[in-house]
Amino acid sequence: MNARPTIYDVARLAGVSTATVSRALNGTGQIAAATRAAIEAAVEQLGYRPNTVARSLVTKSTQTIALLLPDITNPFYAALVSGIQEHALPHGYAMLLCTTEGDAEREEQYLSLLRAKQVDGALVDGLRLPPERIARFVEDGFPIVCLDRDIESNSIPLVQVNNRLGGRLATEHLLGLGHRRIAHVAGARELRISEERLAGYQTALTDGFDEQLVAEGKFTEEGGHAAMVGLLERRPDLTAVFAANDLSALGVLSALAASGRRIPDDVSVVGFDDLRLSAFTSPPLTTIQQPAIEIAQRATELLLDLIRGVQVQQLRHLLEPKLVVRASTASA
Amino acid sequence: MNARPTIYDVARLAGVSTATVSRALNGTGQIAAATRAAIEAAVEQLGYRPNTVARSLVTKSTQTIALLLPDITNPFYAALVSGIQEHALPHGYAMLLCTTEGDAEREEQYLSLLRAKQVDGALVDGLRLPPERIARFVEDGFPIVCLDRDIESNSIPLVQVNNRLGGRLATEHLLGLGHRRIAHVAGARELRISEERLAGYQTALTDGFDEQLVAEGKFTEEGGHAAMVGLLERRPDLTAVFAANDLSALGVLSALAASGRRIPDDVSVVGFDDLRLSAFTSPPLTTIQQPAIEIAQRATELLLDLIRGVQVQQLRHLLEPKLVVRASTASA
DNA sequence: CAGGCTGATGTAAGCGCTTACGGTAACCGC
DNA sequence: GCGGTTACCGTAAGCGCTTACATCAGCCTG
Repeated sequence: MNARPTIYDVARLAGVSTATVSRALNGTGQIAAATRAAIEAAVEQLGYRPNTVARSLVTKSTQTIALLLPDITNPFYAALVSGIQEHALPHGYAMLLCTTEGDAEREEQYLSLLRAKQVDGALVDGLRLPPERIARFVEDGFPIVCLDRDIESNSIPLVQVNNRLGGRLATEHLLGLGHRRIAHVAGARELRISEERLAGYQTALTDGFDEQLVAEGKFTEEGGHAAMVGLLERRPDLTAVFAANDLSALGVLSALAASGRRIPDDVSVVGFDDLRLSAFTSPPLTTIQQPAIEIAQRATELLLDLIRGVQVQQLRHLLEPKLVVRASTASA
Repeated sequence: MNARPTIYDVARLAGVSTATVSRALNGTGQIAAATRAAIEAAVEQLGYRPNTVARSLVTKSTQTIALLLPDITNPFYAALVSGIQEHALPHGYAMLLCTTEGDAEREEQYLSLLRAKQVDGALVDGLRLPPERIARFVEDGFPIVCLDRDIESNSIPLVQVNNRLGGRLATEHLLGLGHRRIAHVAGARELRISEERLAGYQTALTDGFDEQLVAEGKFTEEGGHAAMVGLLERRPDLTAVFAANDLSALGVLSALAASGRRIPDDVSVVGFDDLRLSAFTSPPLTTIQQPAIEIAQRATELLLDLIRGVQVQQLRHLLEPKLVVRASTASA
């Protein structure tokens, strides 16, 4: 970083004061056309680019937001990130990515670091940290909006899909096809969204449900695979399974195939998320679609509003999931 | 961000000067035990956290690196990001994520923004920007290391897998199984890695190769699917296909299944990347493994070295790909 | 006991910007 | 021709830190 030109250099070359250069560059205040031209010429000649760190120090805005999530390796999160980025960039915000690996301590360290870095706000997803600790940051003036996480707080906006409804939709689809022994490969137990999807599954099962038919898949391919293997041992007569997300559905499909079962002839499976790749599994996966783009967009807007200091009217934003029927489900 | 305590508040409360507080907090210089205790107490009482922006302004280091890549939605990139994060964090570096959508102009804007933000350095992957423009930033003192991109420059370190060898390995595996009509679903044409993998494929095909047997899959599921459909129309007698990455292999598998062909009985397919999910496709995908973790780690280390100002001895780091045989390939 | 160290701390400049405040010249209306 | 605008621009303070340099007390050495 060898001796970059500063605003002083520009001012000197253009024959004006730094204040004028600053105003010209930021479009604040009135600048005579000739002066502006001289400044622009100087900027051009020197290859000057304002140092945003110095600017941030005085304006107290870094024009960057942070995104905290457990694992970028999950394509659903990746889609979210992509959507957020697309929405934040036009507003001039850059994005700091922080992955927490589901570790509460690391979450808090990150949050603390973000404050120190004067990041303007954070989008957090799937945090393990107790709501009250998150709230502390908010009360301290640090804008946060939660994704995909039930948080009992009247200060933190939340946007997520209606997970319970999604679970119900998936199960009802299976029920409608005549299935009765429907298994559920659940998400990580500690996460609220797992509970919600499970609750939706149970709600749909009006005849009551069988403990033996649910196994924990931890939202991963491996987890889904292992859960399915266990399920097949316990209840070889099952005819359908609802996986808590598409990744674990992938594991379910592979375990089923390995056991020699055919999909959907022998067993139907439905996932949750509607990843882009879920249209390309064999067979293409019936799943519950989460409006990832809309979630990302809504959340980003809320955060930017918070940053601008505008009052957020509605705290909870529950978006609608949608059943997408493909080839992994058929009548019993 | 309501009135956070500054170093002045701490100094006043502890009854020392700001210089002493700064030294105590940064561990520079000698501080009497009693003074240190008083400072720590004051920090604790006020809930003080140093403003890193102010610090950066004077130290000229922001302790953040940037990662520029086309698309976080590709699981291979996501894995890379994850690896980089895991390696950078312990060194105290945060990560700014910038996705470029393969747009050269956006790449340059980002690079320019990163300089303005005083980011300490950047890891760039799959850039479209001409090497000489990238080199400009480097010559200007901005540390950059390239991933996965052939760049003809003697100033920019590069770490990537040996793509040509990977292509050869994949094709030779198919050849060894007795296949002769082997198709290739290539990556995006503009990218050097696509060319390399294609070259590896051609090299292995010592009998010469058939233009009709290669189609562009653009590295995506959709692209792979479409390419496969076209291939099947042109050459319905093909018995194997090498896809330039696992994502497009997914599309290949789905197109093949849709056409009623069985894998690997009728057609064998091998991918490239070895995504985590590739072990869970149906059937599990034979593929060329890229050492993503090692790439990430090596690249991060190089960048951190560059930032520290240590001379980088070796510029090109070519890592070895490895064939992983699973169930999507069988003898002809 | 003079001179020289060493350990601990303070003083103050300065990083590169923004912006409140004030000043000046031109221009307006009556 | 004078008070009041208006358009434009400069002065200088200050954002919250770090750090070169100065200071000073205590201690050692010969």
